[in-house]
Amino acid sequence: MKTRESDYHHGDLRQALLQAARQTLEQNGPSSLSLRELARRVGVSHAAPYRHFTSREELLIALATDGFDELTSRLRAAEKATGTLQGMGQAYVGFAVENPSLYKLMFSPELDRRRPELLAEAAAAAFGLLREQTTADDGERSGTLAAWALVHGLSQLLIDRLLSEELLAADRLPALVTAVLGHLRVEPPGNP
Amino acid sequence: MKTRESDYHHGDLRQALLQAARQTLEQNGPSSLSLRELARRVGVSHAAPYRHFTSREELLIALATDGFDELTSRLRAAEKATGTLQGMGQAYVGFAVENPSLYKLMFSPELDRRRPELLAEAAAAAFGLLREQTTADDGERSGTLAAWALVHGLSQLLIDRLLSEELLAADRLPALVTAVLGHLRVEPPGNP
DNA sequence: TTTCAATGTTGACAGTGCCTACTTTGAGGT
DNA sequence: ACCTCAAAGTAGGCACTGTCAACATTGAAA
Repeated sequence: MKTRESDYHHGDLRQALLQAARQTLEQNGPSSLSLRELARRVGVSHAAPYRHFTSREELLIALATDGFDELTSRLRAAEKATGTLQGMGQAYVGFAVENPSLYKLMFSPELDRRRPELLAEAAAAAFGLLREQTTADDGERSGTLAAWALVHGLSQLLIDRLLSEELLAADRLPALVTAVLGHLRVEPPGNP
Repeated sequence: MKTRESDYHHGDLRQALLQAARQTLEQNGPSSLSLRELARRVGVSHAAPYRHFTSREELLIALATDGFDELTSRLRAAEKATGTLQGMGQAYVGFAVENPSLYKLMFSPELDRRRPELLAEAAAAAFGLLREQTTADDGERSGTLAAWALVHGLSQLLIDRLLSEELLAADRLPALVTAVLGHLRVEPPGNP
């Protein structure tokens, strides 16, 4: 690997900032996530981030978008591996529990207004997968909606620690998700 | 009503601040909710709020606590009026949709750490009602959990506008909630 | 009437987002 | 090999914020 003589130019500041942001996000929560702090952490001046993000909000949006992409790929993998709604639900909740602050950020009210297309698309991709898995043949979509709401709500409850703490253990999650999803009546997308 | 000669003392600054906070919260979102702005709005100096709240966070906590109390009383009313899970679900989602920013605040990650007892208690009261309505006699609680996660998740999806906008109309909500809850299998708390 | 704790005010400090003007650098065209 | 120039980084400043300490005003209790 080549070491650069002068480090005036960082090399890949954008990625370094995102990475540092993700780290401090999960460690200290979203309140302390300031551009200046990130710049300090990466060893760069306080205005440097503005060469890569036009505002703090855009940095957050980039974080959230990456999050949705990651969630999508994990859902896709679970779909390939198990092909069941339970499997995808476990993947969904697993992601949320492993990245609680990021998951919260993805649905943060600070990103509500002007939610840009990138974010919307990434989110739609993730949820579209769930939709395929649950669309019934009665033309109704409420089954999809119910499943979606269920995993989303369960994730939030777990993250917010409104359930008993033990349920957060990774080896307990699959059973929990299966049990909760078991209360759902949806026709599988099979033959009519 | 008596008008006070000098307005050095506000009268009920704490309540006025909370009220103003709630207003700006629903109007401009949570980002612009600053103590100084509130003080300005209420016509008081920038440090006056600190006589009633030791920090900005505590102001937010008070807001959230009030929110949980309100939600609880609405759930209680719905329980008395309808006695059904659907009725309570409609009340729950209705509250969330009518006070989207407040609802988000109630589950905001900024209040995660040190979530004080008051908040936890108020939240527990609200969710305890749901629990009564769904506890099956098999000793299992996953039914309660499923119902809870369902209304919570549905509320979030609606607030975040991840569903088609028309569903947000007040007259559409009851049907939507009923449809979604219809996909839930829970034994009513009746006789064995 | 006097006292005093509760409630407001002023001024200051550090931290933040973001803007403008300046500097350094590496890559591409001649 | 040189020049150029846009991309990427720096320095400084502005307006705003949360929070603290010191001071001012007040209504109500003693």
